[in-house]
Amino acid sequence: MQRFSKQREAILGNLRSRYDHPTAEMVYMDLKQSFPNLSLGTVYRNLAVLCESGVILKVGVSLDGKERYDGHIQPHAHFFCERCGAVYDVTEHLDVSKIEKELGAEIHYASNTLRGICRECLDK
Amino acid sequence: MQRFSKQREAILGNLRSRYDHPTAEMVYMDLKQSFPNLSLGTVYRNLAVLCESGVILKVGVSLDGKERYDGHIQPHAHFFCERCGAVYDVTEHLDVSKIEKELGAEIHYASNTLRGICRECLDK
DNA sequence: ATTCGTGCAAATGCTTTGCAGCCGT
DNA sequence: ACGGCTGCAAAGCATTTGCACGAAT
Repeated sequence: MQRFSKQREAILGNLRSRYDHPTAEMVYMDLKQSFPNLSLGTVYRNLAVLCESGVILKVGVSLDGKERYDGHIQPHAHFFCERCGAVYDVTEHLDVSKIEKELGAEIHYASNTLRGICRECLDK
Repeated sequence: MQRFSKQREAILGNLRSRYDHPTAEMVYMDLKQSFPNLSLGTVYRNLAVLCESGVILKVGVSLDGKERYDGHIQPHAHFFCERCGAVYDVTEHLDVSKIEKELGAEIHYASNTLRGICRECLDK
């Protein structure tokens, strides 16, 4: 049976409290303050567990080569800025049931990734 | 200036001839027959060059943790089968200009990834 | 001749894993 | 007490990179 662990709760909480789609290390750095003994391995392990349980999502590898995680699992798309590396949410998403018919497949998850230059970088 | 190289042409040709969105190693294995001395590093290097030139695309990391490449750059979505690991094309895709307005961003590339069980695996 | 591309192998770096001890139940 | 969870460090593994040689212009 899965047990309660302060670290796991904190990792989930951290992920749910932010909208910047952090890497494992970003979560680690953040929580290191409350859990000085926290180890990066534990963060990775719990992110994997949480993904399997379906309470969080991997949203893809950012331009720096690191996986990004999202604590908000409503279907939505992600925009990766090629200049500053930020990851933003996009509300648009694909019509999944239409695609299920096209493929004759069963779709469990849809992730839409866009790449370009974000507004902030364009303004500079 | 970029030069003509048999290896680069072969890699591009291989990628354009197939629709299974191969990994670098799959391309390597295939071309190893015609180029016995071909090295995996060269395949990776050329895939990177071809991506930068925009003639091929990285499609995303498959469930086995390896990057998949696509020689067909028309906008389309990809479906990853969770059971057999295959990658299929989906013709549906997002309305990019609508999203550009939503974000005030400049979109260079859109990739739509779906995950689930493909028809073939469902039939079994 | 020059400069880019290749093959080989070593290095990189994110992520995973083994293990001994700890903590929640 | 049991079994999952942690911290630590070592291992894994896809991808990248340095270097000397070969090939294209």
